[in-house]
Amino acid sequence: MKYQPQEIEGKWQERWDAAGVFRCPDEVVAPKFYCLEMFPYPSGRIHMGHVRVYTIGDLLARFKRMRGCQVLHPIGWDAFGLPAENAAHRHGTHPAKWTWENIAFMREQLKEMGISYDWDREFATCSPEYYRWEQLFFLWMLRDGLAYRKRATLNWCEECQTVLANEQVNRDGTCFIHDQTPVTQRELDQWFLGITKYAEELLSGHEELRGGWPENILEMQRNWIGRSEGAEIDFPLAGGDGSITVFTTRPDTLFGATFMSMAPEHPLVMRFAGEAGREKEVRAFVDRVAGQDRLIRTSEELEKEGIFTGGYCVNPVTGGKIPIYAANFVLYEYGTGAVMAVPAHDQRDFEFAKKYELPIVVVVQPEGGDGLTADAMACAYEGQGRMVNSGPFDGLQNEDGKREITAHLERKGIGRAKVQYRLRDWGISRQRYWGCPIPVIHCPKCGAVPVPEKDLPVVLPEDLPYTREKGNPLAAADDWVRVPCPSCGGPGRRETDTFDTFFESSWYFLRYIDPRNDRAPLDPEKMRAWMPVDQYVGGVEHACMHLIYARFFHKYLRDRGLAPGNEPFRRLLSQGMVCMATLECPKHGWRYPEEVDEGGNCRQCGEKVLVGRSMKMSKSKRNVVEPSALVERYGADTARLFSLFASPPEKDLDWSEQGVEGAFRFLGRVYRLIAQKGKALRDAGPIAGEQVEAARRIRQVTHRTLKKVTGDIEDRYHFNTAISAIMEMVNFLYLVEDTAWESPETSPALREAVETILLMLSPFAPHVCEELWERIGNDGMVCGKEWPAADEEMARAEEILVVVQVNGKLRSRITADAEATEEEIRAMALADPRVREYTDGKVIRKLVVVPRKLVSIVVS
RNA sequence: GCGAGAGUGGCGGAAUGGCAGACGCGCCGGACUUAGGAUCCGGUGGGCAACCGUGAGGGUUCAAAUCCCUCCUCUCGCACCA
Repeated sequence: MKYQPQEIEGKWQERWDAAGVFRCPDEVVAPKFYCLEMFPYPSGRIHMGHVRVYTIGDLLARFKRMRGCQVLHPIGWDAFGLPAENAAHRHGTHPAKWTWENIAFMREQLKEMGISYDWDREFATCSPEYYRWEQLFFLWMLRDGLAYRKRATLNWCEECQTVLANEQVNRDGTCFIHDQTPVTQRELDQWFLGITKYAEELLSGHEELRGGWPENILEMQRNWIGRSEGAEIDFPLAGGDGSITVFTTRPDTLFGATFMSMAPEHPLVMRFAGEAGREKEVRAFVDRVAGQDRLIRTSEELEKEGIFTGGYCVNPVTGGKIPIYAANFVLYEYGTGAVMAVPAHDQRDFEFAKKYELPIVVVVQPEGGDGLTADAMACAYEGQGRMVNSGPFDGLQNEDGKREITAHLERKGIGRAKVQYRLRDWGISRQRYWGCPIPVIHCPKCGAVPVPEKDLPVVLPEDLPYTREKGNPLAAADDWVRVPCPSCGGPGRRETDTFDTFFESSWYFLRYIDPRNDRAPLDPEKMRAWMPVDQYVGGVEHACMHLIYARFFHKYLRDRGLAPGNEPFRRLLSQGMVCMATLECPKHGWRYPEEVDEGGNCRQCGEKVLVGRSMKMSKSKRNVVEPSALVERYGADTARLFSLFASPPEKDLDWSEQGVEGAFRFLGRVYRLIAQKGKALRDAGPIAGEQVEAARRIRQVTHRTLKKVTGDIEDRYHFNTAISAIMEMVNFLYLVEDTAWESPETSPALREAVETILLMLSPFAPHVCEELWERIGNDGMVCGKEWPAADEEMARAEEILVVVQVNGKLRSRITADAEATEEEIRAMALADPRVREYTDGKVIRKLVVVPRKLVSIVVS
């Protein structure tokens, strides 16, 4: 009667597979439930983070299936990307081979976990059958003006030989893959997607998501989109030709603008310097700032520095001639790359003005006084107030002043209200081989020409000799690169950049609905039937990029009539990280547990190893547990159960070997209890109408537990408390006398109890439940059974416990009939001897009766 | 600095205004046993007790881990965004 998961799990995985129980037909015949976990990058083997996220998703999928839903629960592979190339460089293998081998291995690992996927829908994004469609999307976007080409300064890693997103640059200005390589800036022609056109909708769409998405993710997205309201104002150049436009959120302070600051990268900076004969010193400054690494450049502590460019412009309302500086704190990518400087009301400008002795003019006075003077100020005043030194606008509240001045500028045609976003258009070009080719042909005569739709897909040539050299092998693949221009027929060259891999992950959830369609990317009919995703589960690390890009794609495809609704993911669960204690040797750094002896010393040097705080599992910190080893030792059911039991899904999970033992022990307890009673259970008759007291007590426990477990999973997503309720029920059954299992009076109730446990536990630990279900003589598979309904009548207690407080302190507990009236309970409480000890001879000031719960008596 | 979340036994965590510490781990004791690091049963916040206990202090309430105010600590996100 030993619980041996190794003998159980493979058998049931095969049976599920053979019966196709998790296959989801296209046609929706029951309430649909689309359950999706973020698909994995095939890095080689799954890690504990995968175990956790896929276990959570599977619990919900299995639960919803038993609740009568038709569940779509797919999986696939986010298969393009840099690590494949890096691995190829390191091991001399081809990225495609490496990727497909990893997929094969990880697929087996997921199957060993018993995750209930519809494997028929599986795909990898690196196959042309998938990526051909995103090439088509790109052509549509070109036509719709949503995709465009622009010269841009981008982060470049010499080691990767490619462009990096800002997020791929470490804080210290090094590459996120190569910690030692500094990232430099390069100017390149790049493809962009106009995501900013959807900025407002991406923000307002949060209304629809509120409640279904965690608030912190929405907050992160709000920051990311970074909406701010203000005005654009044109400052004429003092020379008389043209003007410089700035963006400001404080048009009310325009009269106080005493100089202008520009990003050092701004092309006008060197023009002004040239005209003023200041080229040398300005160039020196610009080069120095450009060479500074990101950490320094963007830290708030960095001293404000700048240099006079030699140029002047005119404050459009005061007519004053103001100098134009290049300043290290102005960002070229945001707004117009130039800002009007109002030192009295902006701290950065204030520090700058002090340093370079530029004039400070107060134009907003705090309420109740004219206290502020330029000379006496120690810092800028950024608060609200009344406008001064602002000509016709004097005396206005500055908030009104914002509107008035903006209106004034609009009338004169030299300014306009403007909403600015921090969100930038999405640069999608990567100088990489292992990605989806961008379907464009460059022609010396016609420029960048889209590949005609009929010529799609542009297949990534996988038969290239993949060399260990740096750079993009595509550029050297002459046969592939040289093609005639689709427009003029002359010699053309294929675009050798590939898409950012977020392109693939921006629509994969739609493709799962129609994964084998070879005539179109999606079938709008099926989309209507299956979208949106009812539950999406994934890590917080994708809060901004992936989730915003996916929302953007969905909105674009909606506008083209392909995707229904405004938002692709109705509910989002962002699971916490899997953490484990770290071990650190003072000499050798992070240690694996096996590198430390029993006495807590480093096996290499004998030094005492420090047990550090629990941190996210990572190979670099050597605090990882291998899922395969875990499954081999304890079985998938234990791994799953522990993942769900150790903490609620959205919180971090502290991995604990002993906790895993506990989960395993519990499953063993369930197994032994039910296997030992197998015969008695098989022989038990059906539940009869009349029941003895003992049977009623058993059924009460069953239905109470059922009610709690159902609510915990369905309404609260508190899987850990659902498990603990099942544990309590199992503990209860262990105390039931042997004779009761044999007795015809109680065995039907016990059989119901056992069946209910197996049904409730099956989404958590599906294999052992199937095995026991069969052992007690039931037909069919437990995963296909209906979730039982809790019988309220059965769950109700005849007697209830009421606690009695006197002056707020617990003094007694009384049992009362469940039907007892408030009056009766009050009388019982007052008559209780333990209560009377505290109330006798005192005056009762107040008495509160909470039905079925408590009596609170206040005496003096 | 701004924003969000969190702080409860030796540990993971329960309790969302009504018995603080469910359940699990660990620990202690017992049973079975040649043996037990298997299994089963029992105990386990502190204090001899009155009582005291949910980061600290105040408040609301018959009643506060839970609501309000002030503060501390930690985690995450954003951070010169004009």
